[in-house]
Amino acid sequence: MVNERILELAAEALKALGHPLRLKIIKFLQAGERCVCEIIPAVGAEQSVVSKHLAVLKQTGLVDARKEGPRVIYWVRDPGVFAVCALARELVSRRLAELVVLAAGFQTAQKG
Amino acid sequence: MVNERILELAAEALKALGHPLRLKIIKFLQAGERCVCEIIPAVGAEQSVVSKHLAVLKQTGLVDARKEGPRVIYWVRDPGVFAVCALARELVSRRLAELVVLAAGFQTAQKG
DNA sequence: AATTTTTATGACTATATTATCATATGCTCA
DNA sequence: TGAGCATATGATAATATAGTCATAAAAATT
Repeated sequence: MVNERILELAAEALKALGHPLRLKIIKFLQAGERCVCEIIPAVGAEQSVVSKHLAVLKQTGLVDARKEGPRVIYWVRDPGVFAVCALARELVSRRLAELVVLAAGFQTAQKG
Repeated sequence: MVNERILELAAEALKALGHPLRLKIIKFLQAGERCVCEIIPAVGAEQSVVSKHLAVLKQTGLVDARKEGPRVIYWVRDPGVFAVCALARELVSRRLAELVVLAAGFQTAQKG
């Protein structure tokens, strides 16, 4: 079925986003296309590491790249990628907020 | 920084969603909480496999579970999870649609 | 009490992912 | 042409993931 294939591709995309450094790269690219030499200091990782993570993102079709002289410029193909990342961040932020509330309640209970 | 931690948690959540079977499970749970014995036939995988994937989803905090007699009922903790999955599916659907258009153009070019 | 049902888990294997380090490739400029 | 910069890639090792099969544990049934 087609839905089965879409599920697989969606899982592949989510998996590709499922790494802190790759999320960081995507976030940096939200400001617009950037060359690797800008991405490396922005995410604070080694050149070869960044290069490989970029390769993962490209293979998955989340980003694309073009050569420009000696540099390579990467960009996110579909703004929907940012939306997925934003929702994921909101999701965990909500969970963290819940935990804070729980912890506060626990402290109150301990004191009282 | 807190943002760093949120990024890590977001990556963890996305990674947990980044498996076809887990996406399938989440999708099935969109209709409401379900016991494992319902999930197994719904996703068409072996019992131990489903159990382990449920454990992954639970450890990541995406689902929760309670015992009810001999059964265990699972549910998705935050509807935001469905939103993330839906966006991911839309993302890859858009890409597939583009490919179809490209392929059609290619065929036309070949014929003409 | 013995059996069955439901779910989880442990051992094991195969494969995938990631980081590190070294090196290759391609481009620019002197 | 040669040096230097920007990027990719290959080898390697450590760790993680996923599936299979067997078994454990808890609850229900007979």
